[in-house]
Order: sequence, then C-alpha cells, then structure tokens
Amino acid sequence: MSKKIFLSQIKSEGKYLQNITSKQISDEELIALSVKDLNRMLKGMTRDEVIKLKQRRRTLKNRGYAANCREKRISQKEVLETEKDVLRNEVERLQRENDIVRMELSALKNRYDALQRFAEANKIHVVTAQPLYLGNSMRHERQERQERQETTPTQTIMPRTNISQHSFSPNDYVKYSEAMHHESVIVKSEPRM
Amino acid sequence: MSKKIFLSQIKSEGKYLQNITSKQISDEELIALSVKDLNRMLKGMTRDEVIKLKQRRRTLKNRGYAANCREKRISQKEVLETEKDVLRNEVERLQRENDIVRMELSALKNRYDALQRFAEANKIHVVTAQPLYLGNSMRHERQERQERQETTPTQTIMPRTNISQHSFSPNDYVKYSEAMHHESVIVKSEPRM
DNA sequence: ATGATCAGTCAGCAG
DNA sequence: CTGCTGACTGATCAT
Repeated sequence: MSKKIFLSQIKSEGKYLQNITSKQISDEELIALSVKDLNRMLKGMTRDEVIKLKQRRRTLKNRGYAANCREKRISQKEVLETEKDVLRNEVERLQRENDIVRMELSALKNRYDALQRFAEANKIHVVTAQPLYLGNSMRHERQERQERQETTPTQTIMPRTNISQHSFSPNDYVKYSEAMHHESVIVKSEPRM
Repeated sequence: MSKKIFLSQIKSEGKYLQNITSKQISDEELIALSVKDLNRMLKGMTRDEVIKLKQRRRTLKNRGYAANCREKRISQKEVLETEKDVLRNEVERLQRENDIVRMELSALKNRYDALQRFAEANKIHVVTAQPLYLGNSMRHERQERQERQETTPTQTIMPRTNISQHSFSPNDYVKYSEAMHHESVIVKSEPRM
C-alpha cells in the first residue's frame, strides 16, 4: 500500500533477492492466489525462495486481518452507541407517557373527590368495597427523578431500597392487579334530612 | 516485559553494541529517568550512543503509551455497556410504573363510573366543565409494546406516527396540562321524583 | 519533549 | 493453513 517505509529499511536485503528470483508478483496478485495456484507458481523455486514467498503471502494476509479487526472493533462500538440511543429515546418516551397518565389520574381524582364531596354535602351515603388505593402515583415523575439523582450512575442500577417511600415490586404488581380487577363499587343512598 | 522475542532478533546487531558502551541501564530505570538525569548520563558518550539511547527511551515510552491506549479503549467499551445496562433497567422500571399507574387509573375510572351510574339511577344531575378525557391511557402498556415490536429498532426512535389511535405530542402535553389544572367539577342536584 | 493513535508486524491461539 | 487478536513498533499529529 506504499506504506512500507520502515519495513523496506529492515528487510531490504531480502527484497532484492526476491525481485531477481520470483516473477515480481504484486501484493494484490499474491494475496488473491489460491493455494493450488500458489503451489504451481512455486514449482521451479529454491526452498529458500518458497519459504520467503509464502511468508510474504502470510504477512500480506495478516495486514488484511489487522485492518479487518480494527474495522470490526469500530463497528461494534457504533452498535453499542446506537443501542444506547434507542434506549435513551425509549426512556424519554416512557417518561412522557408516565407524566401524561399521572395527570389523567390526577384530573380524574379531582372529579372523583368532587363527586364524593357532593355526596357528603347532600348526605348521600357511598360505600366502596375497599379503601381507594393510590400509592405514590400522584407524585410527579420529574420530582422523583431529581430525588434519585443524588446517587452515582453505578449505584442507580441497584434496587431503590434507599427511597423511604413505597416503591413497587413485582409482588405488589400481582397483588394489586388482582385486587383492582375484582373489586367493585357499592353505592347506597340515604334519605335526606 | 520479557515479550521481546522477535524484536531482539531484528535489532540484535545494535543490542550488543549498546551493552558495551552504555551502562546496562534497565528498561524501567531508563523510562523513569528525568530529562536532566538522562542528559547527565549522556555526558561521556558518542553521538551515536546518545542517539541510540534516546531512541530506546522513546521506544520504551511508546510501549507504555500503546498499552495505555489499549486499556483506555477497553474501559470506554465497559463504560458504554454499563450505561446501556442502566438505561435498560430504567426502561423496565418505567414500564412497570406505567403499568401500575394505568391500573390505578382503570380502577379509579371504574369507581367514578359507578358513582355516575348511581347518580343517574337516582336522578342526581351532575354537570362537569368539560367532557372527561382519558385518551388511550386505559389501554394496557404491554399490548402497545407488542404492536410496536413489528418495526425495527432503528425505526422505533421515530415518532409513533404509524399508530392510528391518538398519541401524545409535546403540544398536547401543554394544552392538556392547562385544561386539567384549571377545570373544576360542577355538581348540581335535582329533586327526586 | 511528551502523549496518543493509526497501520503494519509478529506471536500465538482457535477452528 | 486461515483468521483473529494482543502486544509492540515506527510514523504522525497535537500539545
């Protein structure tokens, strides 16, 4: 590749020998040769010449292997970075969705509370099967993120046991899911005064 | 590092010369020498000896730089993978939270609807400032994920315009937020029949 | 001068 | 043997 400055300095003694005996085959030709074609070319050569030509072939191949290896290393790094970007976007999307749903929940809760206040003011007795469970979901997501940023990145991969308030575990998930889907609202009116 | 097998073969002619003239200084000593100390050591030497010793020092330094470079490359890769893990865990956490909040919203909606049915059954007129908006949030998150997985990873970083139902945009966010925080529930009772 | 990085080389392992 | 990769080297660039 015309990038053999120091190599030619070191191996110049062998080079001129090669130029006399071998047929001046170029790097590209030698590297493209199949093993059978190579052996055919090696027919009328000394043992020394054969060894030298084979070694040159091996070196040329190695040069390609090294380039291949570097390219692979770079592309693997790019793959990692792309995967990171995908995940980062997914996190942002989920955070936005989370915020939206929390606001919907907040809004609905306001309506619900208003209805209950109305019922109370008018002495309408409303009984539900279980007390309403809302957990921490009414707290805003951004607020939670700020609280968590005090820990270092390597620590954030640990379970969030350092947060005093309730955090959901897979166990909670099952229990809560069952409770929510089986419960129903029982309403009962009382005569007004 | 005792890893100089092929190097010693190439440079053996220069090596023995150095051993005679220079004071057999070891690699570690030569590399640790300051420039001033090096010049002191170079005092009673030939121009050739000086050049050779300086070149040896430079080569030893380069060896360290190369090792440093490789180490840096590896640690950067590890950093990328760690960041990826952190993001992956964050995605899973947000998905779980999303599911929980959606279920809470679903449960609260059931209660709210039950209250409204009760009001209707008892001829209690309830008027709200705006119709209740719930968007797609009642649809379960896992279901959405399955729908989206038909696209390739690189496509998932695009806006979800391929989903026919409503998806939230930042613009929606603002409008919706304002509406929800300013609206109030107006309730009005009617005399029973 | 020093440090970092690239391309080429060899050693050595794996298939 | 072929292909790959770690370590080493000289060249080259930047500070």
